[in-house]
Amino acid sequence: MRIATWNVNSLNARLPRVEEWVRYAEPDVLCMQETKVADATFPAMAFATLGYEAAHHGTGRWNGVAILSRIGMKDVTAGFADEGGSAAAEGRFVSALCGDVRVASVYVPNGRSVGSEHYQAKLDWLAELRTYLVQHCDPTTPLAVCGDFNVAPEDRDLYDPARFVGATHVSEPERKALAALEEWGLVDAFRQRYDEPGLFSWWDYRAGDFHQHRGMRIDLVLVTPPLADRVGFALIDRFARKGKLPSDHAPVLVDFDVD
DNA sequence: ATGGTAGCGCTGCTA
Repeated sequence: MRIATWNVNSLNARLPRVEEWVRYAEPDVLCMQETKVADATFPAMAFATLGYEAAHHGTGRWNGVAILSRIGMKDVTAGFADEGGSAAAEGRFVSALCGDVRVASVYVPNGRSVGSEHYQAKLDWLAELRTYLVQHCDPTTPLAVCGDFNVAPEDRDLYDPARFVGATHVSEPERKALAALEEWGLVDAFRQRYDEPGLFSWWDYRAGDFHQHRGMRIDLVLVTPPLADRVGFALIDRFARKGKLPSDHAPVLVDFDVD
């Protein structure tokens, strides 16, 4: 079973690239973030043509999360708690049962700068996600929480840790909020396969950061032990970050040796 | 070098 996650940075701008990638990567399940479309304008037919059912949760313009599945889709849930309470914060969580695996697509608030109200909202959101897991999920059953966490778990996930001192995405409270999810029962599937530094999933569009290898690994596939014990092939597809009109994120995919 | 680019949408915000 191949599960992938990709912050596409607008489906309106990215649909041809996403269709192209789905055709050659052939994920069984693809979680997307920052679709930047409303439910009513989500391009469901384009994905149906490729053989995928879809669930989307978003209001347009900002945020928006989706799940595509070609192995069935049941029991879709959209949103949790109040997602920060404001309309602009909506569209950050959707989940569905795909085959025997509960899959969630999450878009964690960016947080902007350490100490800002947006930063606190990010920490609150991550805490709410943990509460949701405690109340609705079971770490002994197959679960994959995939998405743009806007947190680099460790310094090896940064191109130059010295340049991130005091910065958002790496602060201790953010990393502890992520670690609290793992403490509940989630494992970073990509790190089951690779230990080395320098493997990034996001690069700033500006200043040639991608071509200078200045990136971070903030897009994660977090799974419960029944899946963590069955990680096969895994990859961050840097090729999808090249060429015309790329997203600023690369897709992350993980194969699990399950039916 | 405290810069730079992209998306949305029309002014400046968000990332």
